[in-house]
Amino acid sequence: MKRLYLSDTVAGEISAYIAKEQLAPGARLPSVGEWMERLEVGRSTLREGLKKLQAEGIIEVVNGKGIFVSEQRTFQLLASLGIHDARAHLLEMLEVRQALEAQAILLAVRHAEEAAFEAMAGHLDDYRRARAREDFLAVSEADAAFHLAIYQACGNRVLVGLIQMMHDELYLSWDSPDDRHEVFDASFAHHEDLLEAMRRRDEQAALAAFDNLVGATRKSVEAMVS
Amino acid sequence: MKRLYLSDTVAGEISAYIAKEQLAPGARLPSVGEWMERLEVGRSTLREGLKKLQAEGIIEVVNGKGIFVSEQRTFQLLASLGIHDARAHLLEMLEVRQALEAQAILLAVRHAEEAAFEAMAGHLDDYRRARAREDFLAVSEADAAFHLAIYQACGNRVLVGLIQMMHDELYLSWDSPDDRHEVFDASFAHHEDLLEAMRRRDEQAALAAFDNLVGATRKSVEAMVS
DNA sequence: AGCTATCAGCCTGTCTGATAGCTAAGCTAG
DNA sequence: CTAGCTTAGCTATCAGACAGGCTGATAGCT
Repeated sequence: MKRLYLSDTVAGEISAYIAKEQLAPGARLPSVGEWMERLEVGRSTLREGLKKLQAEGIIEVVNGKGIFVSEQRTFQLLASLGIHDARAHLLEMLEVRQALEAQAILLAVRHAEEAAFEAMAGHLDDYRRARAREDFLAVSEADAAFHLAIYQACGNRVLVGLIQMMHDELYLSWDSPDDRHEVFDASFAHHEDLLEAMRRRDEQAALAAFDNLVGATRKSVEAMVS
Repeated sequence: MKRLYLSDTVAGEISAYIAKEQLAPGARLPSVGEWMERLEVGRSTLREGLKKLQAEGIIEVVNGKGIFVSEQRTFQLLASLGIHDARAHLLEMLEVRQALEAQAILLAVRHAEEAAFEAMAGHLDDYRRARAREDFLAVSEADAAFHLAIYQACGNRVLVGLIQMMHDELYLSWDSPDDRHEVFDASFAHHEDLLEAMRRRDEQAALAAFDNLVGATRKSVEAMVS
């Protein structure tokens, strides 16, 4: 379940403002007082949001002067883009995910224990059951859990961290096309193929199955945002 | 002139507490009230410190329950580890980079303009000249510029952002084994092969060349940290 | 004129008391 | 024994207040 804290919303709002106004590094943002009025939040809440953005390297808050867009160009790109330019963004994320997950699958095929595959099978069972009772939120969760299990099985913590980061950023539409049941069913078959190939330690088959999965996902993403 | 804000001190203090007590992920920290007494700060200040640690992925603050050490040590945490556990970390980074760069090469072969390849060739010339005058800092920079050019040519901004982030984190040893000239020369040949294959729009050859490059880098990394 | 000291206005940093909402555990009535 | 209520402890948020940094303008001195 996704708990929404106001301070996080504030951070997102300010981040979106930077993106929308296309503020250059060093540019000055409205003051704390103005943000309080604009967003109708208390001072503490607003400052917590600012602190989060500060920790992420997006802004700098200087005593006596004001709030400024940070000079350094770190991961801010992804974070500040937000929903802006969603189409290109989603497809780019998908390309990156494709690369990372293919690597994860390869590593998992080589190194994972049998127990890891059983965990994945469990998630697929959840997937099937949720699909049967048409609980699409649960389907989405089971799907995410299945993929996460792959990453964890590959034994690369950096990879897991990156994927979780991306997943948190673009929570929606991981590879769930919302209300198109037929795509769900095709997607599920690909999941089964993937798991079976991994269990057989068949690298080529696993990658092929994943390719099918990504292809289906790409189509649904393209359909969704076009 | 480094201004020290109380909230940052708070974050450092709590972070140090976690380290000193060797708290495992999921462990519970003292409550906000206790920290206020212990550190003699106000609630807002304390919460700003907590928000910073939260943004860094070190802790999680849950409404109604308390403050906990984060389960997922995300990317920042690995970075903050610094030299600790360098061997596993470097190799994991390399695996991730391998996945991302292979994807970038594929996309570049498909979409890049000829001008992009000329830019890469220019960087390789810099590489060669720097190598000739034994300026290894310049060699490293030219090498980084070459790879960055590949990412930019692929047209995926998310991918570029990720790579830059990783590069900034682990600036050292991108694929430059410092003082082993013979590895440099082998590595340079692989770079040339890669560029030529990309120019021919030959996906297979490009990936094969990159595979050789990564193999050489892996060896030098393993040698470096063993 | 040129330099300096002072001040006002805006800004962020921090503190405090109050209120609301969430969670877990204990208790009670059926 | 269990469903539902109660309560204690905790975090989330708010509104107001005060302290202190920054900057430009102004008044005063040389």
